[in-house]
Amino acid sequence: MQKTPSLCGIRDDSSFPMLIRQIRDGLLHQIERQLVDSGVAINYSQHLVVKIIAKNGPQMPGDLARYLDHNAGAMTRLLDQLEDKGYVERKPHAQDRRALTIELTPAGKELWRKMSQFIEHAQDLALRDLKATDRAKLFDLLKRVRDTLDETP
Amino acid sequence: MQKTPSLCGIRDDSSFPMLIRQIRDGLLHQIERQLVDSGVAINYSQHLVVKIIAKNGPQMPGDLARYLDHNAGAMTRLLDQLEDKGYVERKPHAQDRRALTIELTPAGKELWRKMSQFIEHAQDLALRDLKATDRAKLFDLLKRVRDTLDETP
DNA sequence: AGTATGTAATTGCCTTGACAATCATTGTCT
DNA sequence: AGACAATGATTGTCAAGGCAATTACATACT
Repeated sequence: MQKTPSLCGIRDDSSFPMLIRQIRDGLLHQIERQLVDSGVAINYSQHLVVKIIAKNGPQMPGDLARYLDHNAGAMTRLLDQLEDKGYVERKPHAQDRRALTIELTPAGKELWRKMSQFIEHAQDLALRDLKATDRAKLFDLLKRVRDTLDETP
Repeated sequence: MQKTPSLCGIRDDSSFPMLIRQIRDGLLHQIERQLVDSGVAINYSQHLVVKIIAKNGPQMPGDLARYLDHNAGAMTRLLDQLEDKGYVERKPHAQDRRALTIELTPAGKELWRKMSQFIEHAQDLALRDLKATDRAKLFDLLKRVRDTLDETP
């Protein structure tokens, strides 16, 4: 019996969107598994928000949503959850009374210290078979594709 | 007023997962928009299923799910929708009475003829700024990363 | 000042997709 | 043959995220 049914009569097309899709899914599963394994009770999107704030300081919900290509309503609910878990706090915005500033609580900073170790590791795992020059080349090409897409109306 | 708020105080990290994420989202939006614009009432996942069957012949639901990294339950409901719209038909499987074979109806084949034109176009749009050698290099690198991830337990 | 237009966050509603349980059938093992 | 594990599809239930409408505030215009 075939142990790896992989391509059951479907030939691998390896088109660009398919490759990107497969890699994205692989990365996501990889990181979510590490989060679960380490007992951190947050998901992929939530961990990204924590990461952004940890690296760039407090942010407005709208900016977080835009940066993650996320809907604003989804961001509201995502922040609800992070706040319920005590990792994040909504503070009024100094200049704009409509807006908020999302800050990490001490628990949130502690969470980030735990996460950041294996997150970096998980991100390099996918590239472990590439030499430094190939990695650089890959990054360059991907950035160009991203910029091309950004400019596509 | 800033017309492009892009990075509002969040510096672009351009990490590998982030690049992949952005490119995936860009491609998905691009293709979904083309589907909408051309009046085809199916979404991204559904169009992939039609594409696979059109290119590889009738398939079992389970194989479609595995190939698209999709849950089997989700595939059942996805096929329900394609069947409701008349693009696809469930036939009993010749060898295995548990299984089904999913075939394109005439309407489904007609749909594919309409789609295939701009789908190919949409897929190349993202790569339009890359020379042939760079495209080849990019494909090579991405395949290697994908294979690395496949082998990561 | 006053009006209009734009933006920030929130909420309700809906679709998509994941997970677990279930049923039918197949293959394996003794 | 009979027991038993493995597989194919389906269903219920749930979480994540998109869209549209709403409310509150800010900015621009006259």
